[in-house]
Amino acid sequence: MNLEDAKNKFIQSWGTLGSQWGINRTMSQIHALLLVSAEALSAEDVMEQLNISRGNANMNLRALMDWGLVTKEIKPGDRKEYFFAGKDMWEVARKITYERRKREIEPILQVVNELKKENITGKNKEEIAAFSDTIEELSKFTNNANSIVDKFIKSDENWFYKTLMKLVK
Amino acid sequence: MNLEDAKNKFIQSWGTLGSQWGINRTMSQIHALLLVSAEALSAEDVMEQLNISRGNANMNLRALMDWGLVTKEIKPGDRKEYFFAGKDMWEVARKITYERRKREIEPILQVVNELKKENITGKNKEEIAAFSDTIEELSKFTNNANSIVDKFIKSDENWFYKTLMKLVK
DNA sequence: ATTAACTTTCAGAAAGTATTGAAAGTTTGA
DNA sequence: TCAAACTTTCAATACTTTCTGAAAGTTAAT
Repeated sequence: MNLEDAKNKFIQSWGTLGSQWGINRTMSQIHALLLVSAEALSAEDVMEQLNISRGNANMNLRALMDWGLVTKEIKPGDRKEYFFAGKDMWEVARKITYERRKREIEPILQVVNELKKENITGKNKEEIAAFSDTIEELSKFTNNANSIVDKFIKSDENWFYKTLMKLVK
Repeated sequence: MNLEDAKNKFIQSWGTLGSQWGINRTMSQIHALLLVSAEALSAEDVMEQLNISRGNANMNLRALMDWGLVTKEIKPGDRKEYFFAGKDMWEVARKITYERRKREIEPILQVVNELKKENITGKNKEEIAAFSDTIEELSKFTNNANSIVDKFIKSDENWFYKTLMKLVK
């Protein structure tokens, strides 16, 4: 298989995947493109290779930089900005996890911990008990999940890698 | 705060959250509603409490049953079907993880492992090397992630709970 | 200070998803 | 066997998200 086809297959798949990971398709595709490019690419390059508009390229490159997955690079004697992606997958995973935790864990933590503090009133005692139990269980669970994810985000690659791999054995 | 308001707050939040977890809003809301109900509810009950159509209620209750998060219950002497949600959060997490792995990890595994086997041809050797390195790293990473998730899905609650909690300390 | 090279913004268009509700299908009891 | 009680389906519609491209903004060299 020639390089172009292989790249395209990868970019295509990574794009689809990304959209299921809650990351938009173009953002994942740009990320994929930069991951498999030896050189940093300009916005123009990205637009051409993925057939997307200037606005779309710009927006998603910025988002990738916000996430810390992509970095700008200035080449001396050239006014264009060039972009490249970090290739360390554990780093990539950590950065994606960080962003997703913000969106997926923190909000539920907040609501659940708030509800836990409330004194629930009402006539149906059974229903109140069911509600409080669920909230209590959920609170425990979410707080634990959050701690684990936090550990992952902050841990250095090797330690976490080794520890987890021991689990799997 | 009275029970109704607390329930609604929870259902609302769980719904929004779910949509960020790649689960559709109504599906999460129904799940939340059943999680905090002491009794099993009929499709009619669900429609009323969430203000959704019959079709929507039906579709999403079925999806929840496919995921194994909700179970049908027949009450003797009643032709309606009643639905209730399992309250064990580790079980819930395992089931959601199982479904999400199918969507989020398996497809990338397949593509990456396929690409890894290919013999990439082309003139730019540097580009080929960059591509192969990325795929190789990604393959290692994804396969490891998959093993860990698999372990989680199959593990019994206590073992995994204890092991993970030790990590966090 | 001007202008050419580039980047950013944003309103409208397009694409993608979820929801409705009416009609068709199924089951159960008499 | 019939019909009432319920469940399922699906085409049309509404809603949400993403993308485009032209216009505005910025920067750097002369």
